[in-house]
Amino acid sequence: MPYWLLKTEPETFSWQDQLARGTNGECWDGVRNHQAAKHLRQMQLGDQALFYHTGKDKSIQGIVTVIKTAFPDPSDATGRFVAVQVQAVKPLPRPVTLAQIKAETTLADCLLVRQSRLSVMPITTSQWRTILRLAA
DNA sequence: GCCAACGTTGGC
DNA sequence: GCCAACGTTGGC
Repeated sequence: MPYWLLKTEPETFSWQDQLARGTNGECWDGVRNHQAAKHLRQMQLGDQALFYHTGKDKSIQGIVTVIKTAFPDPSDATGRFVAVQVQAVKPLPRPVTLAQIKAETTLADCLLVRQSRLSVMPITTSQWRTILRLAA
């Protein structure tokens, strides 16, 4: 089962907002980058993703799961980009900061570090485990 | 507030 | 098809 990481500006849509959506989940739209869109298309039902706050927080807050696979992004008039639907699974016991991730040598290859502008990215199983360990 | 990285646009 | 100019993202 593949793992992912989704970025969001907490001022726009935060982990608290995602939690408040409950089992309705949230439509993850507005992605306008082809590489990120490619990842959205690869997501399967039940895949899990880390929920990352950019900006002041710069930390992973929780875990979400894909409840609807890629469909045309309702906010995209051109019809070229896609969205998915995600639902909160649980908060991390402790948020994992970008500084922690950068300090972890085994996470040096993580796309969060390597390609800071990418907003939707895959996470390897070992990276996933490492991050959850940091959150414990 | 600055800047590096990167995507997009438009002239040639 | 190349590349300079410009806009955006996101960390510092």
